[in-house]
Amino acid sequence: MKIKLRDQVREYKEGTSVYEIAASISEGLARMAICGKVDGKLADLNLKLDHDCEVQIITSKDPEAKMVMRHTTAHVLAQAVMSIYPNAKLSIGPATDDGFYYDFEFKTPINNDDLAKIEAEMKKIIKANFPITREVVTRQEALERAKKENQPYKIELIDAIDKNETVTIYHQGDFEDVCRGPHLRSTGMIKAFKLTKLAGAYWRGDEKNKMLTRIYGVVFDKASEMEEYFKMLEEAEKRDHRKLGKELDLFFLSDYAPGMPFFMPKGQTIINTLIDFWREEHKKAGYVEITTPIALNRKLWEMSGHWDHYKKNMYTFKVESDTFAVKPMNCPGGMLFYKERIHSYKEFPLRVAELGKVHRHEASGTLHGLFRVRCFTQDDAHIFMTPDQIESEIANIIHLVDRVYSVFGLEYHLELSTMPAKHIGTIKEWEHAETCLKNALKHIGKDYVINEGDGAFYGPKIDIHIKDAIGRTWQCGTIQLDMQLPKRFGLEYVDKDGSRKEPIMLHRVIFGSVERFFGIITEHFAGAFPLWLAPVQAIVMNVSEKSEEYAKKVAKKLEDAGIKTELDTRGEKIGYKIRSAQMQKIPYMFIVGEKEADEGTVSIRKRGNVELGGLQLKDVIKQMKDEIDKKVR
RNA sequence: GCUGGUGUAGCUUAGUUGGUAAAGCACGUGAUUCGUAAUCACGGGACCAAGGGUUCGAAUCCCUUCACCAGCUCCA
Repeated sequence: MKIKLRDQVREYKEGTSVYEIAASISEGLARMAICGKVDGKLADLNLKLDHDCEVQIITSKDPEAKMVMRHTTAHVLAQAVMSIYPNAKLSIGPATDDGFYYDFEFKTPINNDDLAKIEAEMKKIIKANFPITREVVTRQEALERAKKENQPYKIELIDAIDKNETVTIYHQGDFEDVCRGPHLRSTGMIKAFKLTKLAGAYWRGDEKNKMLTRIYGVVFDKASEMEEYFKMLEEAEKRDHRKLGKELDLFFLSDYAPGMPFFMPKGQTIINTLIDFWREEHKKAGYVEITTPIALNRKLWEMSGHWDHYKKNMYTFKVESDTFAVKPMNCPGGMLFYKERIHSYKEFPLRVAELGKVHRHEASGTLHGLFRVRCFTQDDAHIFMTPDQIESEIANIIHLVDRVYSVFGLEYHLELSTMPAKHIGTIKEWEHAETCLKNALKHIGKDYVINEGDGAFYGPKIDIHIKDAIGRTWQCGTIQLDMQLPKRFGLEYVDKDGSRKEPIMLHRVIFGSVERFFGIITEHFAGAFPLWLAPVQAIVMNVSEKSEEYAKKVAKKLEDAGIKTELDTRGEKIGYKIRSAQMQKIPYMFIVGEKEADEGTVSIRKRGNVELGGLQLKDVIKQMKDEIDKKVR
């Protein structure tokens, strides 16, 4: 709720704390109010204000409240660490999207047992319910205190503050820490927290700096919320595509090729189905498809700018007296395709797709299942057009994205990534490109958020972030406006008036990496792929040897109908076969015994324990075909 | 790449203070012919990630390398 001090609380004396004001307005509110927003900025309620401020009281229900709670808990962590390890050095302790952390430098490394000790100490601090108070001091004063306490990282932080600025220091018990705030009013307001992990992190995020020890934690309003959080983590663990990939025989990784996945028959079947679907949609959307070579001469990479920017991540090799590089992206090959002949404006927009296998030497520590690999297939396309086609073409791409993602039941949101620190081209070119993308987004009427400085080195981009079944988001698609490559490669087209002009080029992907997308949907569906994607759509199993011949007949008919079918005639009990099919997450189980053989019917059991008996095989096939065509989940 | 951790049969794991490997699942064989999430018995399978060292003796202790895991940095 917002209070305008000037209007509503005139009777208060200048300098009354906002908390006191909030408390007097409503006692219930006072219990909930944990901090305030002053002139749009978060501030502590202990802050004394003058009557002209507009104050927003943040209750525990507001999104900002979570950040304040996390932040305060980080400071309780710091207090606990300092009381157990008086020689530890403090750095910073911010709130994050799902919790908080604090970076320390310890004399001797700590381990998970120490974490439990720290947690116990934090509980003591919370129980003691120390009031948290805020003190404003001069920069000089703060610096002297940090020096006295022998806190080098704090000294560095305060030193960076402008000379005339004041510094706020928060006190709780005998602990004090420089911080912008705001914090909770007392340590006792923290209800449910847990320290989750220990990790190394560079001071100020720079790998040239010293590595500090980072302690992570989570904090919630209620114990039940914390339980839910850990349940979600458990669920995510169950869905881990690395685990499912093994259990369902989808793919594997070998020490002989780190970061380069091997796809097994079932995984390959899913990839093929994804690609078939992709081709179908792209054909409908007016794309043509090409293939460019996997390795190209270094000179081409010098021309494209990749050599300067990314040569350390490229796999290179010598051939006679020339150096070649395995392609880390498909664009330069696409440029050569364009340059192969003269183009007219009449061909535009010219949509050239390529399922290009690219290799990038990613740092060893970054590899992760199918999510971060050294070799993957981009579902790339380069689109050449005139400047006035940009908006409508971006709309076309978003429309295609819509179609493709909706089939998987994936929602998405858009982000606009702007000029990064490392970039080529002039500021003017960047401004122009960013304006083009913004206009296109405006034209489509879709909401988007801006991701400052996250663009590609050659141009700004619209990133498409999908949301999976358990609420995690993944950046998959991206649309990038490239004003560099057409110039560097001297691309031209003949315009209406016969003059030669430089075309506009968009790069775009929908899946991003086919392999990574496969990993994401594996987790999204928890391995229970919808019928159209399932590598085995039906399994036929006989109850006993007496029905083996009939089971074979049924399987043959399913296969003839184009259904991916397996046959299980092992000499096992039917319960055993069902269990194994269930664990393989096969959508349709055909269970046939003497009864079905006599009647010429089938019994099916759908994944999810739906049992149906006495069905005609042709009806079931028709039903399955309809389900596949509709691609419903 | 950096910090920390891990590496034992195809998979998941046990292995006490150093005394040269154990189980379940899977696999093979035999018996069983069974009606909706595990039939029984027997059997094969591991130079304990690789290389080096300490020791009478190493899966176990030390070093190097590789891979994986968590995080950091990075991600055209």
